[in-house]
Amino acid sequence: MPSATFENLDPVKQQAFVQAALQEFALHPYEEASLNRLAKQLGIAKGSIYRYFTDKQDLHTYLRQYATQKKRNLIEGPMASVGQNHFWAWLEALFMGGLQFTLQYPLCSALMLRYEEERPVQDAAQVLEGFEQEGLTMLSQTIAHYQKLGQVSTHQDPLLMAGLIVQSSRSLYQLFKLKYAPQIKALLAQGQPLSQLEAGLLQQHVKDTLSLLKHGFNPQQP
Amino acid sequence: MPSATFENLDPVKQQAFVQAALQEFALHPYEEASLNRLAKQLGIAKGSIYRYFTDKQDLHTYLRQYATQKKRNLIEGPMASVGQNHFWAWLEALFMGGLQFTLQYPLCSALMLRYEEERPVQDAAQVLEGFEQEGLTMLSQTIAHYQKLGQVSTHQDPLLMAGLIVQSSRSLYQLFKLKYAPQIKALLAQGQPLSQLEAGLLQQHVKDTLSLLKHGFNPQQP
DNA sequence: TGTAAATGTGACCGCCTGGTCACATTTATT
DNA sequence: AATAAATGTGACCAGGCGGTCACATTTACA
Repeated sequence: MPSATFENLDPVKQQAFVQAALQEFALHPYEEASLNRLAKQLGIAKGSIYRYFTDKQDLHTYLRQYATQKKRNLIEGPMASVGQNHFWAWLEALFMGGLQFTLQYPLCSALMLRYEEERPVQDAAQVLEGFEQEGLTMLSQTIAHYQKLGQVSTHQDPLLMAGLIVQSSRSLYQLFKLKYAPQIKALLAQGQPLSQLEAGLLQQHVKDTLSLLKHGFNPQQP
Repeated sequence: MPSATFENLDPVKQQAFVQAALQEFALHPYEEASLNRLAKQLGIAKGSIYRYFTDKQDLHTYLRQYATQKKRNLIEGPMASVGQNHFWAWLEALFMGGLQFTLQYPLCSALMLRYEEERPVQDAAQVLEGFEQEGLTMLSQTIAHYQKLGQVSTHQDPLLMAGLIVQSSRSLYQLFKLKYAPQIKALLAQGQPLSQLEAGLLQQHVKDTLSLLKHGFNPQQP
């Protein structure tokens, strides 16, 4: 949906534009994100933005697709390995891919998370094409698959399980935000990747959470 | 923080005011919630709102406290029974109290959830007085308590467990919203409680989720 | 170099926001 | 009934928003 003018833009300026726009929409809810501020931040006239995109919605949609693509590149490898690995190996690869995404493209990650949270309820019905629900049913089907292989408990609804897994990944994100708020805020504001954070620590959080999902809270009988 | 004028208001009008205000702040993010719209909805002048509360923040704070009080009434019973019950009985009572709260005061519930989500990150440091973190450390301590009793696995950090539990309750809320979106939306818009929803179904969701947390996703050895 | 197309610009528009305040209206007190 | 205190009101303010468009500037082409 970006105009030809935007596509033909000097790559440096284009990248700067995308970064600043991501920042604007990642740091503020959609309605509060301001194109005036964005233009000022970039040192360009507001009219220019409207040469690139038809309106605010259009820009937001573009950024969402941009972010989705970045994420896809990082997790479609693990995703494709369904059936080749054990369920927990597969899920761990998926989570690690998600973690990589958050570290490498924190603004994209924040943008997507925000959108999932604040998307109006009314969409719920027509959201079949939406990423969240799509991912949910996909994950749910995968779980059902592994249930048949005997690798996952069959006592529960796969959809319920999928929901819990998705929420767990958010729980991880929240934990990171809480634990590393100062560093994250500083890096985010500069649009830098979070790679400087201790990746090993975060990976351990992921493993612990998955272990919790796997074995539950009950004391394990030895 | 409401003025004496508001306290002395005709209880009927006062209740109508609180309901409409809850609706405004529950249905829109803080910045988008409009006092103009609220005044119009109530059929009063905007100036009147400023006779009751000093400003928008003040009103929002009052509503949050109002909602918190309602919730406290419903869950402080179960909360107090720590140590008397088994961990899972205690947790189920807590979740059921939360469910009751959501059914009985859906607007209050939505308001609180919204606030927890959109509270700016910078608060994280000074949030000791905040409800979320307070609840999190409290829950974490309770888990540690039950770990010593041998009722909960000691393989994981209590704080991580607490985070997962809190997130699970949100996962439930999301599930309800997704599954019963049309009914909920209709009832919410009228400010009615959601008691008309099939409570048994929802309680089963709660139990299933708790069972998942308890036993994990692994196939259970018989 | 001259012309035309593409790109950049910022003043301007209508609209909405939170907040104010001089004034009308109602209520309580003497 | 007369006075005073409390309460209700809505025009008005400054500021920000998304969006527009006639015009200036740059680029591309002949």
